[in-house]
Amino acid sequence: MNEPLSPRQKDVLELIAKSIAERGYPPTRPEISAALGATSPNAAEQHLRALERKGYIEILPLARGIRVLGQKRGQSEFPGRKVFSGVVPIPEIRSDPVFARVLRLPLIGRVAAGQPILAEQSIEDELALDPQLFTPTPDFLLRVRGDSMRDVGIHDGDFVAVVRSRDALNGQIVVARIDDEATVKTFERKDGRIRLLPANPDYAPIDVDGDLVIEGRVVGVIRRSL
Amino acid sequence: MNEPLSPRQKDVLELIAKSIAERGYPPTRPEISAALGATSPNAAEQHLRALERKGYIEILPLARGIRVLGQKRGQSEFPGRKVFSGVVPIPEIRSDPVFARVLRLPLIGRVAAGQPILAEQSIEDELALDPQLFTPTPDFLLRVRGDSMRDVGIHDGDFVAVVRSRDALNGQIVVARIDDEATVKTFERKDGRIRLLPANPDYAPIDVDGDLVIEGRVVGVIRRSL
DNA sequence: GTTCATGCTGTAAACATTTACAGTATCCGA
DNA sequence: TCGGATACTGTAAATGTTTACAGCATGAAC
Repeated sequence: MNEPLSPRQKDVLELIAKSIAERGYPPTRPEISAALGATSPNAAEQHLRALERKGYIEILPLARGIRVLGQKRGQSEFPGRKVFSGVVPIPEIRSDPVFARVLRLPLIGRVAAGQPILAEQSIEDELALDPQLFTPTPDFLLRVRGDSMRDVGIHDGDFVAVVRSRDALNGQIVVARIDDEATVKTFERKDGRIRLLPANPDYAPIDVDGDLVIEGRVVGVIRRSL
Repeated sequence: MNEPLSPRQKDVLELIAKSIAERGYPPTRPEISAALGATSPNAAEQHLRALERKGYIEILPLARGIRVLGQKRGQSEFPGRKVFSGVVPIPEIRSDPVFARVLRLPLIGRVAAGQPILAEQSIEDELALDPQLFTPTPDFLLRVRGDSMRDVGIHDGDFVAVVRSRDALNGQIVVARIDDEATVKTFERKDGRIRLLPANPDYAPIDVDGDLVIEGRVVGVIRRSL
């Protein structure tokens, strides 16, 4: 479960998502501060740091380098159009032409033992996807085996879109490698101990003792042939 | 028709598209120049101006404010379905891995009352997808509202890929229109009577008396922001 | 043979943007 | 009562980035 946000932090997160959705790029610190009614760019900076610490965004050392990370199902703050609470809209917003670009992602079927997950022989296919579809931009697709994540809507045979990452925050759904098997589970670290939680009462949580490699975070699901 | 590009300009355009696809944001002038082997940021600036003059990109007065423009219009064989080849209709670029042959599908948010489902005002966005991803090729995407199909892994906020069709077979998941509301349910016809079945014990089956319009069959699901 | 688009170098001003530092104040839980 | 999170002001350095100016060279078009 992601850490809860203060109302103000929620405003900022929505502001960022709105800017990206409507203008195509994230706001600057001064823009955020102005929209909040604050005058110091630092007001925004502090909020951004808090949002990053809580796992909601990623800050890149760039102009407008803010990336909104995926939300846990059911507590998503900003899908589509939402009324913004008392926040002054960003000036100069306009709807923009379609950003036509395509990402080609490798589809990983079965992970080859002793090989990196993106090893040549694991790549089953390559699929074109809209880079805007998932945030952040995934690095590969993985075919899910088994129903251990059934209750969050990830079923046997589904493709999950994965961003490569060696670490994760509590509550994020990760692709992990245990004994050369790729598995999709919810990540949980408590008291320095890592557990991988299924989303299906028929499966038991996995207590990790040592040999865990996190391959990435799940940022989306695709199901074909329904 | 778009003006032709010089080979060098094509390089720059690909460079920009690649940066956006792989990193999520456009390059700066110095970055472009460096990638070209040039040393002056002005080398890039000139190319950008040329690309904008020819209608391939839009330059925004911002850091990294480059937007690659899509093709203006294409005649579509099916209403709503548009096949494009990357950003620009240039054969050389088409072969670049960044630019795959893609399907552009309209994303329907909320269905407008009294309007066909693909009415202009219902289209919230347009997404690029691999034409091979779903079979048969879908005609549009619909944002699902509610959890009535939870147990087959279709959740609130998911996108379903839909093939237009006025009919369906028993057990197929359809998009139906009842009282100007689009709903996703499992189709069942028994003794000439049509029922729409939810996949969630909290919801009741709908017995259809007459006013049913089937808009299409669900052939896939996409979930973002997990 | 002049004009135009291409394709650069090189420099620097102007501006945008991030980031650090030094404060202030409130609220909340241990 | 302490520490920590929240929520700011205010200033300024450092850096990132765009944009203007002043050139030079080439080849194609007219």
